[in-house]
Amino acid sequence: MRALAGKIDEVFEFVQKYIKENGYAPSVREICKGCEIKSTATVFTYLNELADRGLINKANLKNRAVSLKQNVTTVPLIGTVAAGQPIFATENYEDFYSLPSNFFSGEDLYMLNVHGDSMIKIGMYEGDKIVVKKQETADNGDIVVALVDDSATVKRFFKRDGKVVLHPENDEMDDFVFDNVKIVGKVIGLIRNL
Amino acid sequence: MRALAGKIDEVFEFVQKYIKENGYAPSVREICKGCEIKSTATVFTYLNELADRGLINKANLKNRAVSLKQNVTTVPLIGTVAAGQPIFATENYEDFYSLPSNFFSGEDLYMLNVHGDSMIKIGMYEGDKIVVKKQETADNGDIVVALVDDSATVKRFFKRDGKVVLHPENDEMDDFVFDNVKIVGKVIGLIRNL
DNA sequence: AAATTTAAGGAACAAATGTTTGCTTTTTTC
DNA sequence: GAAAAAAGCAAACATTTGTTCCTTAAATTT
Repeated sequence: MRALAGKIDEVFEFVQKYIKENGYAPSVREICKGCEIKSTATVFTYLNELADRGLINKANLKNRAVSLKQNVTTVPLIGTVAAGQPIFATENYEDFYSLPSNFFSGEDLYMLNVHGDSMIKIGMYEGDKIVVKKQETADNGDIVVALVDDSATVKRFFKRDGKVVLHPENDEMDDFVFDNVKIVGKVIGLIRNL
Repeated sequence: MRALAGKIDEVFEFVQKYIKENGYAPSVREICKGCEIKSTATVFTYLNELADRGLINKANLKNRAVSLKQNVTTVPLIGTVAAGQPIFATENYEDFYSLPSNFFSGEDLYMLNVHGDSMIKIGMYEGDKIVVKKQETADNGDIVVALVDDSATVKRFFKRDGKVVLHPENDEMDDFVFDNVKIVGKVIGLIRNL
């Protein structure tokens, strides 16, 4: 029997290609045909092994229940926040974007539109969208989203002399100093389209 | 019979949620349970209608062969280009990213790492990744990727007096003027993670 | 070269699942 | 309010499909 070492890899690639093309997984018998394997039992074994290796997900006793490891995370864009409403209310979800998870990882991400030019020195421009990780604390130097007067503002965060300093990255603007400020996230990325 | 107008929408949402959570589509009977519908025939009808409306894809006679309309495009990141090699050789593909297609649409996209600070005035920083649409021509003012000395460079494009001007967005740098330059793409977006 | 292990195949089984048909209930129309 | 249309249900049917068991062939070991 030809232990063509790459046979199982061929199955893996076939599954990937099939799912990409069709949006759903191939059946065991379709894999047989696609990879010229004679027995469904063989493919069945391969699929379980691929699942063991962590290359695919597979549910038992369900048809076509094979899926690839997710490489996207779906993230809501939070639009204009209605006054007095909690910022994360689903009513504020303006749209959803599927971001590459090999780029933006972690739980509880959201996106915001950039308004104004207060962070222009680090390349955040009006119309850009920023990717934010939901958290209520921050370290010195982090770019954070803070809630000031019921609206979300993006600044660099410092804690100094017991006060919170929100520092715009714009030489023409001054620091904002507060006794206390509600942090709602840390900026971890930026997306722009031209 | 309660023609709860939203019933079919409920099915649609259930399918979306199920696929997102499991990576594969629900069976007709699972939809029955999830949406409290008594008959598989009802769900069957709904699914066909959703497919007719173009909201889902559905294959006949195949199990769990329902899929959502794609909202991501897979884009290769082109890494360091080997000398003398065509830039788009698959050997240069360093990684793949799934970008949201409601953001970056079109055929033949690729990504590049940003090197240097020649475009710093428009917020392109070292380490950023740019999204590029493959094309060999450009309009005045476009940000383009051009091939100079076998390596890809990003500049603003102008055609002036029959010459091609590649303009860095950096006050400390001068324009590059060429008789002819090979354009390999137009920059349509940017992604950064901090 | 025989014995053992490993990989693949064949065939049948049982479960899961899409689909059809006819009936019932609700809604709409006249 | 009766008739017609639409929507939903129930049950059965027919595939599709995952899974198992056992056999066969190849590779490896002894």
